[in-house]
Amino acid sequence: MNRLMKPGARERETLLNAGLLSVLGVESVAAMMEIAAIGNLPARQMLFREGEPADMLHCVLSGYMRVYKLDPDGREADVELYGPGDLIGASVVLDGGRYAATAQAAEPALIARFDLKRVRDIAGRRPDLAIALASALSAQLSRAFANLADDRLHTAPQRVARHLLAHCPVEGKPTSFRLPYQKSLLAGKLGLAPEALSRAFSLLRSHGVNVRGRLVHIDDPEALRRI
Amino acid sequence: MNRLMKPGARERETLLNAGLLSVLGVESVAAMMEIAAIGNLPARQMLFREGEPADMLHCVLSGYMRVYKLDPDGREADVELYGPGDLIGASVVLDGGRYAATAQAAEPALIARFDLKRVRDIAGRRPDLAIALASALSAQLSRAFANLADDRLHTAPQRVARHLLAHCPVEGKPTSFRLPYQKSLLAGKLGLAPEALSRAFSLLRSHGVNVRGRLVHIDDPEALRRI
DNA sequence: TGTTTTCATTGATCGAAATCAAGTCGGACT
DNA sequence: AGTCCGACTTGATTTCGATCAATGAAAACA
Repeated sequence: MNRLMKPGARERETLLNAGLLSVLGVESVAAMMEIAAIGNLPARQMLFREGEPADMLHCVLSGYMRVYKLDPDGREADVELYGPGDLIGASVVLDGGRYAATAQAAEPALIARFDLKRVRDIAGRRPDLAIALASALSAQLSRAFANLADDRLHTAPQRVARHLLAHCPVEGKPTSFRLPYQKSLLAGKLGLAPEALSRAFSLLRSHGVNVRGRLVHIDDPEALRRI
Repeated sequence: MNRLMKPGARERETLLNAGLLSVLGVESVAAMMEIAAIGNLPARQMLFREGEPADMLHCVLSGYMRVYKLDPDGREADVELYGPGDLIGASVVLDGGRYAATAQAAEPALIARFDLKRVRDIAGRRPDLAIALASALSAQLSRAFANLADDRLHTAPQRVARHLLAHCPVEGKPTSFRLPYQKSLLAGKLGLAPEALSRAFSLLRSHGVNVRGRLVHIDDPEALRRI
């Protein structure tokens, strides 16, 4: 991490709206703010590595963090992608264990970090924090289950379609939106090679999905759902 | 659940050694024991279904529980398999949400259940419980990440080999052990069709793995690791 | 503005595993 | 023991997506 600093007004604002802190009582928020440090990461920098002793809890303020695991010969498999407001699941290790995966900045990112020992300490006195952590983890476990099942049940075009649907404002109305990150990143998140994502998009074109650059337009969400 | 009862001496014993309760202080253990109910499930019975409002926390006392998700046309994808002592991860939903998956008894099973509202209540007063829940979930998230990465990085024979290695007492020495459940269940857990598991076993035969029924013998764990 | 580098698409090929279809084994039961 | 039924295995086929290779499009940079 390049430089560390106390959170300024803007960072405090973002932190307050983040998933974890938003459900806490004022005193717990204050206690967490007290121990927060802000750091920025240039693109591609590692935040932590799989197997390292876990000593920090991290929350994304801006940018995207890619969390992946390595196999012996260096290939990478993304297991989760975190954006602004997200607590990085792999860093919630309250019992002195090690990080289960590697976290890397997918683009320049701003991160809040909390010393895990102190978090544990606060959680020991303030149950709302411990419960908030458990809730966040439960939500993440649920996402992980969904990803695992999705991988096993659906083809690449189906996974892409489901991802697009999940990120568009519902309803049967035509929608446009911007992908918030590179396609290669999206491919990784969906467990696909970039080529497979490309082909999926080109197949979906005949189902009313138009993509140019990061701009996505969906003619009929309902039709997509039935692919 | 067929019948519900207060935990007897044997069930209390098992519960005390279970992952969740084993790390709690005596008072929290007592509070949890207070609200525990024991039930047994015949094979194939559902404990809860995906999408149902989550009102209970479950812990496996004996037998195996299969947790899976369904796709629209009824195909199933196993996301986790829980055995004696395990807290069923998909049932840890502290914030009034819904179960993220379906839990089914893979064989006759004994289950401890705790009313979630009361668990939340106790956790609000006793942080050690909340922290224990968070730790359990963190461990499960880590497993889920490992499964996801394993799926994406390794072939069927590799996944089977890794599973066997993880379940044999380490060391470079020849080992024998019994699979604790049916092969079709193992196949599901590894994200494979039963046929693929069969073929993986038959390929591993040439690498010193012998399987007859549920009996597995491994000549050289080290060699297996390098497949 | 042009140059360079990274990212995305498209094509061709290959390999892994799902699926479909028999067949075999093994245990439970009469 | 014989029979039955579910679990497992084996074979043939097909589909999907990874990989390799080459091109095309966009950003980033000077």
